[in-house]
Amino acid sequence: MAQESYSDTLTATALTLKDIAREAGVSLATVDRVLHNRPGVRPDTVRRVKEAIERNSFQPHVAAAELARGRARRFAFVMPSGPNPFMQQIEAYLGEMSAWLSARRLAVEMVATDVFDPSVLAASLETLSGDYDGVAVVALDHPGVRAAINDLVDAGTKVVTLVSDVPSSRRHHYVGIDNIAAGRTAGALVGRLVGQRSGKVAIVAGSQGLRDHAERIFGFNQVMASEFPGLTVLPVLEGRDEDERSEQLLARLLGRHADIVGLYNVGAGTQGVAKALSDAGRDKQVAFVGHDVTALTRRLLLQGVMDAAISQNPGHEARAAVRVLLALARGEPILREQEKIRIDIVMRDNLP
Amino acid sequence: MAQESYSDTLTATALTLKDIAREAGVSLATVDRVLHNRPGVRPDTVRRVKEAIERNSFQPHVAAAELARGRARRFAFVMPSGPNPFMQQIEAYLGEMSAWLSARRLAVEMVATDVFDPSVLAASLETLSGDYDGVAVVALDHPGVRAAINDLVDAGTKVVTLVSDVPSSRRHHYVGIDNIAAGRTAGALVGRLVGQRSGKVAIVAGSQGLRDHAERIFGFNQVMASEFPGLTVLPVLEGRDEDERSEQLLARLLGRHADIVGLYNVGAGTQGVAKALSDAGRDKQVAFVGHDVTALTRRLLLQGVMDAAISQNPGHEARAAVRVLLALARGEPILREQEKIRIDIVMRDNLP
DNA sequence: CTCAAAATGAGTTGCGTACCTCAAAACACA
DNA sequence: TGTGTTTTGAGGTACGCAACTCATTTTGAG
Repeated sequence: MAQESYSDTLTATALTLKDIAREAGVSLATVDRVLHNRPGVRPDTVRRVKEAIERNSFQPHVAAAELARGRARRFAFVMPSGPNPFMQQIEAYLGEMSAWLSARRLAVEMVATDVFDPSVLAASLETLSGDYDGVAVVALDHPGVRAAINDLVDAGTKVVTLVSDVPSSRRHHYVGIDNIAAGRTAGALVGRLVGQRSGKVAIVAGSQGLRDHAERIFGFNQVMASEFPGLTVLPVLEGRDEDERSEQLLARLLGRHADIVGLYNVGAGTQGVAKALSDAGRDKQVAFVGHDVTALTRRLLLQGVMDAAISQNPGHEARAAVRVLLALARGEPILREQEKIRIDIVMRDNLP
Repeated sequence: MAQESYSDTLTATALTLKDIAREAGVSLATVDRVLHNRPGVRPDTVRRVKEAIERNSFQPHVAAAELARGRARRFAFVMPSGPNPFMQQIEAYLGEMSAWLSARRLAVEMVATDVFDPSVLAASLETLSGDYDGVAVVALDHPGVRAAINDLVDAGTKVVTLVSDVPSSRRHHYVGIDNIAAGRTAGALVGRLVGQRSGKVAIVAGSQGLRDHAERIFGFNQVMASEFPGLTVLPVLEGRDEDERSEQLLARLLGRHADIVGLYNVGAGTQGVAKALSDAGRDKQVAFVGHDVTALTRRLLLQGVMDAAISQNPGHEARAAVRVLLALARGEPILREQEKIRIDIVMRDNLP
């Protein structure tokens, strides 16, 4: 029976600190000093130890390290205080992890605050200093917030931004999507779903002042301009993520333009947008693309009112934030590929 | 400065086995016996201990448990021996995890074998028995294979099927996508991308004997029949996942039918399919949907030859398989939501 | 060369669990 | 009642590392 199978192992043999000490010709105490950046070691010795670690690609045994350090780790999630379904989902997914968390002696705390007021958010962040090993924050890009983040980082706290980034800060990691690419994806979808037809395309956003919305619109327009010359993009409607306002604005627009063939809803207010479209009896003719999979968008997709939703998986974001904070705290490498949040295109048949 | 923030902790306090022993009014040794299903404990005592564990929602400290058990865990990945790009990607992603693996003292070994020959595959699986704590296998659904899997499970090895499932076996978990849903998604995409036009749709598959291909075709036809009555699906071309054969078959079909507006490539052989389409000068008129993001499909998407790829993230599959095996081996709960493989729709603008 | 400062070695303790041994207690049955 | 069996307790050791103390050696400045 020809088996013809090769086998190939993917891991190094398990060395311990003792082996490294012997390799480097020093004592365990010195290796420990080097490993934890403790003072009192000659630069030359540091080098020798680090070389020995490199040479053997030594990895400290996570379990042993975790057990030895004793105290549990504390992470804080700083989230918007309003009733935001997306944020509630993130919180729910963190709840589902509770067994996973406690088996690792991790404590995750939710801190709700007004993330849209820079000074309040900054103050919230300041109060966390020292108490936590890591902080995940849905941040506004503002100088005060940036400073607060940098202070946390300087105090040794690991910081990841969640959903909305503050690239100018020294945060360790960003867990969220590339919003320009998300907008481009939406544009490509609307354009393709419209098909041969030419006509106008409407955009409903919360506000162009929000970084993520602005970026999405930018990406959307980019694709429209370069690839779908037959489509004209109408000025952005600012619905402030509210259902009523979005509905009114869109209803008026639909009334004025009989040749609207595409619609991009950048933020929330989806209920209102869908209502305006249905009430006008145009939900079947207009290619409608929005964001996020919620109970509402799920229903709209199934009904055929909405054609596609651009989604960032909230469960993935919650877990990625925790994993990244943990890896940072432990000094482990981050699996970039794993922690990257993808832009999901969700249509009726691949609804999760 | 109104802070208005509440805080809410998500983890229980950390109890140890000693606490459980005191709670249950027994010794540490007895708790240990119960926890590991060792014999010699009265049913009544077992109940008391388990109640104490439940009552306090006790979670064994993963790190301590891992450290105490000493020996490392070994997992085997049984994969097709041919030069399959998808499988190579899985292998590559496992390689990227090597630091993560060795920090946890996990050894992952690749076993290449002819997974398309049931007896060879079954024999391969049999040889693994006893040597591994867990096995991930790209399996063929066949009685012999099923039996081999069940034997492994009976021997205490944790088994997950990868990419292709054997639902009739007693494998602990399946890491992969729902192929019927994938086919439905492809159908919806082709239908939507074709737009108003009516005409014919071609399908190129490896073989209808492969379970995943058959399921995809089934889902595809389902959607076509119910939702796109204007489109006629032509008989499936069986390209055996080979470029040349696929090209020839498709070229002939294109020659015979001038009104082909959609194309679904179910498996590999993508190179040939694309060539036939381009050579006929019809790549812009035909809505072309295929599977998997590889160097080739990436290029075709960017060129506009291919319109969308249905993808199952190989990196995610590799990591999910490892995590699931690890959780099973440790007796930890599996984060279903995390390990579920989603059906990704990849178009030019959300290429990962 | 002397002496203090810096660098290093040697050792201890404890983290929470797994796994083991041996003795003692509780029990079942005749 | 005694005997044999089952159940339970008590305790130890080990896992690899963090974090610490204290003694000893090396170094460099004067």
